[in-house]
Amino acid sequence: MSITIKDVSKDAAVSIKTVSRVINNEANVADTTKDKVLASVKKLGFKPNKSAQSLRSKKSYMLALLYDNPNKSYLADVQSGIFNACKATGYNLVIQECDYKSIDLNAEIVEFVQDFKIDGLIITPPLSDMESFLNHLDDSCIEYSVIAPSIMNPESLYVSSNDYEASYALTLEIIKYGHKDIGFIKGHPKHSASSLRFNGYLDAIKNNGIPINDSWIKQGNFSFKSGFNAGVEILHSAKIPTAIFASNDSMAAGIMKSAQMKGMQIPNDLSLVGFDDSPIAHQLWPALTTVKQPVEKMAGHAAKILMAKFDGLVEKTKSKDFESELIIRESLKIL
Amino acid sequence: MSITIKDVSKDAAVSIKTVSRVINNEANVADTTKDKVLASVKKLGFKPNKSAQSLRSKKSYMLALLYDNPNKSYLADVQSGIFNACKATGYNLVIQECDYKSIDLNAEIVEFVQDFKIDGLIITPPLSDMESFLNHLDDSCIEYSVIAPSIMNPESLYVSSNDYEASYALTLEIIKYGHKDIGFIKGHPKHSASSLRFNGYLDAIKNNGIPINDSWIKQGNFSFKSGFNAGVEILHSAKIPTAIFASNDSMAAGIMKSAQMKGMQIPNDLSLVGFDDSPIAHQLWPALTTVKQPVEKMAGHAAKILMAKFDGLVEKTKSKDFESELIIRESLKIL
DNA sequence: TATCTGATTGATATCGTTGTCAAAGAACAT
DNA sequence: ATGTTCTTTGACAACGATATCAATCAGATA
Repeated sequence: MSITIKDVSKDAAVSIKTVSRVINNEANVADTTKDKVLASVKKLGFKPNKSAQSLRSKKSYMLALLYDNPNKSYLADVQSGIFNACKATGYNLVIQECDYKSIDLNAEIVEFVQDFKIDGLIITPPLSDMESFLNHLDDSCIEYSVIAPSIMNPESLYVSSNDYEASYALTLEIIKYGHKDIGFIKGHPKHSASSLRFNGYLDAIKNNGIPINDSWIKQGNFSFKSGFNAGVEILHSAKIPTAIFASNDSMAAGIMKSAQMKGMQIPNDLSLVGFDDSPIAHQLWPALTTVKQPVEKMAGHAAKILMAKFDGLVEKTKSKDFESELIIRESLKIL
Repeated sequence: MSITIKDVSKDAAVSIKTVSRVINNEANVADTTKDKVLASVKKLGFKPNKSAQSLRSKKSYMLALLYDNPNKSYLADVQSGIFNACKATGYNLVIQECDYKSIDLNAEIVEFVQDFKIDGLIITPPLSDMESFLNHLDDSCIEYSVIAPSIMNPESLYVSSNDYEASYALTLEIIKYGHKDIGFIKGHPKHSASSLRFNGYLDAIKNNGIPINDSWIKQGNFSFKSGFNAGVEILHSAKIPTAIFASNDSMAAGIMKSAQMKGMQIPNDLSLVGFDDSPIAHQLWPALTTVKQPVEKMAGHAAKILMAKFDGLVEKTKSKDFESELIIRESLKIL
């Protein structure tokens, strides 16, 4: 048998309600009483029964991670960050895959939340960018926290990374290496990170007086294949760039393949950079120069601000921007 | 307010206990009563409250996935398989990372299970191979189901893949392509898959009358780096093989790097095969010939047999072996 | 001193299920 | 008709927490 609130109340010689007050950090408990109770809690090793709490208080102590993103390593990092944050508070995490293109998305998710009595959602790209979806959650009074949204409503809970700045910095680095002919592969059009990264690149190019060559700018969708196709196109044009910036590592790998198939050597014949620092970035040869975002920390923070809201501590933990780190490897070479 | 068992009992004009019997599929309920209740359940859209069930019945309806494996894509597949299996039954999944080298592993996990009232564990390599750990779970009366254990106790719940057969088949394929000088990089010594894969290779070599060259057989640990190091060693020996079989794709990528750094072309100068069909296998160039295991299905089945045990349906779903699939890509070439 | 006010505390109901146990009904043997 | 056994059903307690609301206590005020 495990220790219940009753055992604690007996040991501390107070009522069960008082124990409840202490473990829920309610106001208006005398300090001496609180200490007494906490001592008993510790002594007996009491841990509140989640089912009973949740039955009575109508909270499930469950968060759900909503995703529609094929990038397993990204997802693993997000999960890991959330799990660690949850562990500290006793919340649980449920993972829910969904299809952002589904017509019934709104209804499906509301039903999911109600069925499982989910306390709050953590939303990842590209769902983060679907304004109508987020509005529908608001209308349905569903709590959520967004990772990397395109619109950062100060009222809402979100975490964001500095995609624009990191992309600007990476482009600057390429320019510093002596490159002027720099191609760019855009990411999935539905991800706001795509335009941020593109704009960072564009502005860095412009601010350094480098003319823009449209035939070196291709639309991709973050997949290896789209990178490969873009690479084939660019490398078959009359004049080819000396460096290509792919909006993520998978697409960079695709470009690498297209270059190698043409007999080009990276970085000797073509410099290449990616974004994300996914596992593949260092498992390729040459390894990719890229940008590492603190995905785990971001996801953890997204979970924290959500849980903080439930406990009425909104003030304490706020939405926050995170900084990325430039990782220089072999695929970028001085011209 | 949502629908409760009381509403159903009123609607069906039976007692709440009878409704409970029906939704729990208990014996000794008259068919007509059962139908009446089921009709009401459907009509009202009744879904039992998990917290109440779990409070009363002492079951948490939570499984935990235990892992100590840096391979994110493997982990993502495992999770995905379990989640889908859980969705069907209403169970939830908690993820728990742990350190298989920890002295306190046994105690830590038992505490974890008790704290969170986990109903059962799903155990992945290399924990699957730690006999003393599994015995300790048995002693502590903790239910679990093992993915790819080394010892397949018919009493226990497990799913396994045919690592040996797949490795044998892949080696045979290499031989069919005309290779006789075939190197091998072993996996992590603590994973039983490592020895199975090695034995499959060995037997295929032996059965085809090919002599074994020990200097082409290196110990790795499934990491990119260990593959790279092994590759460097092998490719610097006096005579080098015409093909190398790496026990997983990451190590194959490492070998590819070591070869390319020496100016060798794959597959022209060296054929290469991996194992697992991780995302990197097709994002490299040339893409890796490899073996794909139905990881998702396996993990799902591991979850199913575990949940079946809780509902006393052990007979129904049994431990099972799964078949792998050979995936031929560019990295293996006819000699 | 008597009264009022706000802080502190506890007795008891309650959340939505399952468990216990006894009662009622059906079927069969005597 | 009576007893026996087995199937089917329901009344009510229980799980372990929080919520309600009233009681008590302490300090301030008149």
